[in-house]
Amino acid sequence: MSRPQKRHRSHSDTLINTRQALLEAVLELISRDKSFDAISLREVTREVGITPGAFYRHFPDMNTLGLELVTTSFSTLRAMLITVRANPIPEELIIRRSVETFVTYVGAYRRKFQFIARETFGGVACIREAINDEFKQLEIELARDLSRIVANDNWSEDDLRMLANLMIRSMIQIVNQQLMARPRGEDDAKLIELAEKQLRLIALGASLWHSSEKNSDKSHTSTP
Amino acid sequence: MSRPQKRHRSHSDTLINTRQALLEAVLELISRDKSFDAISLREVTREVGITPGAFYRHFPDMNTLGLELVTTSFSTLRAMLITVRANPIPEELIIRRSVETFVTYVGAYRRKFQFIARETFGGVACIREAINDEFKQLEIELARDLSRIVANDNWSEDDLRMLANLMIRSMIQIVNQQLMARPRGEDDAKLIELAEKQLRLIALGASLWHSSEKNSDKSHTSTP
DNA sequence: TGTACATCAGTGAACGCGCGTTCACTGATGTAC
DNA sequence: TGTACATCAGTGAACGCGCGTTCACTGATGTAC
Repeated sequence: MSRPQKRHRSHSDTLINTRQALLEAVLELISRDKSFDAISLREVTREVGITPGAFYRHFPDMNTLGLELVTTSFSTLRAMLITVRANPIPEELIIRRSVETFVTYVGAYRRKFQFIARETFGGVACIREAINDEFKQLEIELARDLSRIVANDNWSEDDLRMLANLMIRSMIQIVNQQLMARPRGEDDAKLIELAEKQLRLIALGASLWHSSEKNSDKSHTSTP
Repeated sequence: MSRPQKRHRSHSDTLINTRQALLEAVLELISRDKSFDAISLREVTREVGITPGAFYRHFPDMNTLGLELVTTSFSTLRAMLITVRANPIPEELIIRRSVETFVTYVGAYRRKFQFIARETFGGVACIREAINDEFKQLEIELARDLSRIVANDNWSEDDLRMLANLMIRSMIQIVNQQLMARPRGEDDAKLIELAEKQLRLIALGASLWHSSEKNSDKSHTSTP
């Protein structure tokens, strides 16, 4: 994008560029209403402008390419979460700024988020499992961060994992709802307000959780 | 299943049974790791044991069949929600019973829930949109129910829709996490506990929402 | 600077296969008399 | 009860097409001397 394209290409340049183009082509086809499952190797090479056989110079098969897309898509998602958490802003604005960050990132990297959304429960087992593992990893990282924030409160490790799971899944939920809406539609504002309120409600629950709920009806034996 | 199969079949019997078998066959293929997108008409008829051409006696194309699966799958989901809300049980146990109902239904109708999970963000636009519409409908219904329950509190209609959205999406989130885990795995118990805690945290937030959060930082104009 | 050789991304033809759709047909069942 | 006819789910062959994978090849680039 930002480099001049006129000069002759070396072997390694061609390798890198075509590889990248193949990955991009799959994201493009995903965004044109296809599951990864239903995208053919020939479609991908056609999109890039090479012959089908040339595909094998870069990937042994489509699933390997898909797994690499999982990695790069989650890099973007991680970058988003880092942006959300890094800014030292007044507590009152954390939620609003977070939702704004979600919306910005989804706008900028729509196709990667679409790929994750579609393949989280998609038909290719190895990709589905890779995505699931990445989410698990994010939860662990977030739980670690949260434990620093609430260090002096009496949160158990299990409850921190529970909260991290709820926060990540809610965020994904919000991102997915934005993906389903018309791109850049006029109901963007409504969706932002909805997301803000939901996160605020969860935060409200969390702020009272440790003291009021932790030990209530813990024993399962009392039910008749 | 429950009727004897030995007697001769009338035209209409054959129609109904084969039709049903075609719908079942697609659910079966979905549960064997395929997206709807990637299931061929021939695979479906092979599964049922008829020739490809016979498919057209029952459906004009695969998408029409898929849309009917959306309808029947959501009938099951609605039945689940009715079960959750119908039982007049002590408030303290509502959440536990709800999660138990989720687990029971997912166990009994696993393939229908798998179909919904996979195609909610799947590659077939008309099916994705039909599922999205059904979810919207469920939210409207739940918001109406909630308005009766909190009639004397000061919940706005918007906030009721927001809460209904959060509750439905959280429920789906829980169901989906159960689908991703090993079927009937030993971590079922852990998942149930996780789901219970999350719903309890949301309920805690909701119980305090109307009074404490409703009018705070409502105006967006004050941010610098 | 010029020549000989190695590398390797991409070519293009070929293969056997499963695909969706069509169509004239078959044969079991239901209906009218 | 027996016969003639209508209905229609399912058959089986055929069609052109796009698929994944293979393989000997080409030709531009980089390297050694």
